[in-house]
Amino acid sequence: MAQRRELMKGSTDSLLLCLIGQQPMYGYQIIKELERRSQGYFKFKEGTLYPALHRLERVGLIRGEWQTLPSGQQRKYYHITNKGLLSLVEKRSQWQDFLVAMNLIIQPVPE
Amino acid sequence: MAQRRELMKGSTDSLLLCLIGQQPMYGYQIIKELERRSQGYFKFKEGTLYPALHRLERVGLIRGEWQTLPSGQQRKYYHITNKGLLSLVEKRSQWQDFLVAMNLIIQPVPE
DNA sequence: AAATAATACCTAGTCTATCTATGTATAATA
DNA sequence: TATTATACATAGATAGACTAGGTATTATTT
Repeated sequence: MAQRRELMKGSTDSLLLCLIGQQPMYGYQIIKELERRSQGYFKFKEGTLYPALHRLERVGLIRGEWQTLPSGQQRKYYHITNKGLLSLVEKRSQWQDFLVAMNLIIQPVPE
Repeated sequence: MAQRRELMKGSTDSLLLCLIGQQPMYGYQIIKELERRSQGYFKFKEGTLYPALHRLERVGLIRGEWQTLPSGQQRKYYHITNKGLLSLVEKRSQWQDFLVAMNLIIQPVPE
């Protein structure tokens, strides 16, 4: 059933935009940071993250830029775009609406 | 992107178990009741609901029983099973965990 | 009386996001 | 030297929500 996997759908984009919206980040860092901030709950797989980043870039919500470290190592830093910032605001709002609706059903308040 | 659609994944089973756990219900009634209780947020499509009910029945979380009204109308009432009740408790807990994790990212508390 | 809407169930096929598994390459550690 | 961690990528499998279609009865509207 893998409920965790399913619950993630629809929240992934919000999570990524949220992080990248605070500061430019690269893929591997995002995986680690999501796990750290969620106290171990979110453990994104690479097969989930990278396609998601490409998808967000394709629709113009983020923009990737390769950077070369002094060591020669390559990293692709993603920045949020203006369109991405607007989308983030909307997604936060959508998340709130969903949360409220869920709680009306899952934790019904006695009339 | 249809975020609402995606957010639903993983929560659908919990919502259905929650309703059926309170009293036996039939499919059409569940659609209306979910919409009513969520103040219009959840508008389940039949193509979502019926396969979901069949799935839950197949794994033994609910059990369907045809009933004939005095008018001759047929309805299939679903009852929750003991296994379903246990699953509901677990799903509620999983929803809480997910909620907490999401809020740690979406609404970060300043250190 | 006829047409429409609401009730009530069902499913085949489409879409899409996540995951598995795999690949490449470098740096750090055991 | 071998393994782990870092860092990116993708092809194919899986599975759930939706579209669009179907059947049938009852209630309402025209």
